[in-house]
Amino acid sequence: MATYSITQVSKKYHLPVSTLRYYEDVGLLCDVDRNGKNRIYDQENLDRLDAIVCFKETGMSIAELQNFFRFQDNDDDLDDMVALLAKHCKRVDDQLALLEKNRKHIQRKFKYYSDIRQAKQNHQPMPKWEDYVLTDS
Amino acid sequence: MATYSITQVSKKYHLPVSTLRYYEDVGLLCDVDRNGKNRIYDQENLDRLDAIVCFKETGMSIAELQNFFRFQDNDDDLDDMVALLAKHCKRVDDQLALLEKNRKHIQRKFKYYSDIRQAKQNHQPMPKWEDYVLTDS
DNA sequence: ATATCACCTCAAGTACACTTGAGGTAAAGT
DNA sequence: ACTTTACCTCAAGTGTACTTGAGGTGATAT
Repeated sequence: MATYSITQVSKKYHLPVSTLRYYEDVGLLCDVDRNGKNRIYDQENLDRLDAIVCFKETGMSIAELQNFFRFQDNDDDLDDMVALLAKHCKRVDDQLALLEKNRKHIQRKFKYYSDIRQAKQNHQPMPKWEDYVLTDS
Repeated sequence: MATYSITQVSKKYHLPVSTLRYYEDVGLLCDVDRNGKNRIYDQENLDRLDAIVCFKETGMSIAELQNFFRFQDNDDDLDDMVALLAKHCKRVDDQLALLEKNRKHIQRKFKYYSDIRQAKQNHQPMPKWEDYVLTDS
């Protein structure tokens, strides 16, 4: 099975080498094999890294990730695991709703200022903020 | 027109009083009126706070917000303003796409572990990870 | 009268997630 | 032989965004 050096993983995941070592320090990436002192990453490590990246991108903290993997590695904690995942699902849904709401406001502002610039260039009357209704695209 | 004390604004926006003062310190909320030493927030201040909250929730840093308001308060910087907003629009779109992708992965994990728990309780065969295809809901 | 409340300032402290730097090893290229 | 490259450890430092604490003021309740 394919293995990777730390530099290769760093490039594959667009994460600094220092971050990979840091994740190991705090116990997120464990069981990384060694060739002497040098780290060797296998597919299992990368799968774990995938999870770390996904969870981090959705706003999970290091501490919660530590919990998650503790639960994952321990059959007894299945309830805690499901609870944690349910909570995180909800959080992601909330994030999505919020992001979509905010997106509209930002687009509104963007269109407004674009049109101001346009109007200035063409010496036309200035647009009015009130005319910029919140739309879906 | 309606005005608000700092505590009222704090409650209305679910932001600590200290944060409101901090935003003022770093120049995001300026022109806040005073009754003696006490801050009095008017609608204009709240509009600005709305923008701050919206931008912050979409991942804009304090430094970028400072730029944004500098551009807003300065007619010359219209190009910079439009550029900043365009950039931020794109960032929000990227966030949305990423969030939707990650959402699927997290839901997949959630379903998988929920079903494991279910199966354990009912002494049924364990589900297989491969069977949990990525879906849209 | 006094005490409690709601506010104030300003400097220092905190939490989180890394990043940097000093000093070192071990193998490969010239 | 030597130097460049690719790693390593471990402690200390950094950036961001606040938060806390000490010490104080001025109006309202008892």
